[in-house]
Amino acid sequence: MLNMEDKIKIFKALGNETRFKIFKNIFTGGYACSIDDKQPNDDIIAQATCVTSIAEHFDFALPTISRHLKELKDAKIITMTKSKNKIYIEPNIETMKEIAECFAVLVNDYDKGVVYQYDNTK
Amino acid sequence: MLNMEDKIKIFKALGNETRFKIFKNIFTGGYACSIDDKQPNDDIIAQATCVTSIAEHFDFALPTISRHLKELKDAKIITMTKSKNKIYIEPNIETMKEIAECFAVLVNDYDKGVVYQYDNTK
DNA sequence: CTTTTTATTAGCAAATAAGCTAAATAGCTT
DNA sequence: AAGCTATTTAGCTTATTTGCTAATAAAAAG
Repeated sequence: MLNMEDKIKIFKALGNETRFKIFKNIFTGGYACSIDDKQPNDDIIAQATCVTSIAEHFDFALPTISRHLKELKDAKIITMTKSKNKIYIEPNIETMKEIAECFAVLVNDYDKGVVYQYDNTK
Repeated sequence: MLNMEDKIKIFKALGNETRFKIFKNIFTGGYACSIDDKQPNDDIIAQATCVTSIAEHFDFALPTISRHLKELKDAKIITMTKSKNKIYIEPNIETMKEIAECFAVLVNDYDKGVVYQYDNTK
């Protein structure tokens, strides 16, 4: 379960152009998104999701992309799994499900006129 | 329709602790959320949504809260409507619906194994 | 065992963000 | 018009963020 701090970290991570593009790239890029070698869709731009492969799509130095990926990982938006000398990057869909649920509840409750006691932890 | 830039602005706005709390306060606080004088729920912390009323719940100077509110407004997360010499603040539920929809689609498509062509505009 | 590949860490500079106080603006209310 | 009330703007300081290059680490390949 994501607490308020977690959510703020997620929004902060997505509130930067470079990280948002990396996020989109990872979630919609059709990469081979796993060390289990799921096959990518061939029409799509990339073949793998190690740090270097992601960085190739951006005009920034590798350490810069590495740091952005770390921030996405710290926000639990992606996972990074080391295997041999590469790091495999995958979407963390669980986090996205929780965020999706938060907004769904917000909108739903608003439409129903539900009013909450303000809670500084969620 | 929110484009990529709009979304980044929304996430940036929500990715700050003070603004996130203001956002939660406005969306879940049960204020009298309109110049039409919708009645607030009496159990709830606040009675109105002018800038000063919001600021009372935070340990920051008024201009600081004012600037945060402007950022939430610029991100289309809230609306600010001037009436006489007060500004009435309301949730912009349309924006939240769009964001909710984005995450719902992301999660849904992921579960269905849908793969997109990377699109740098959405 | 040296080189290459993959990725991170360290340290720096420039830009941006977040807070403050003081001053300005705009509309009431006497 | 003088003085409130509500809000924003301006200008400043400090902290954080975002980029870079150089150096380091760890595993793979020759």
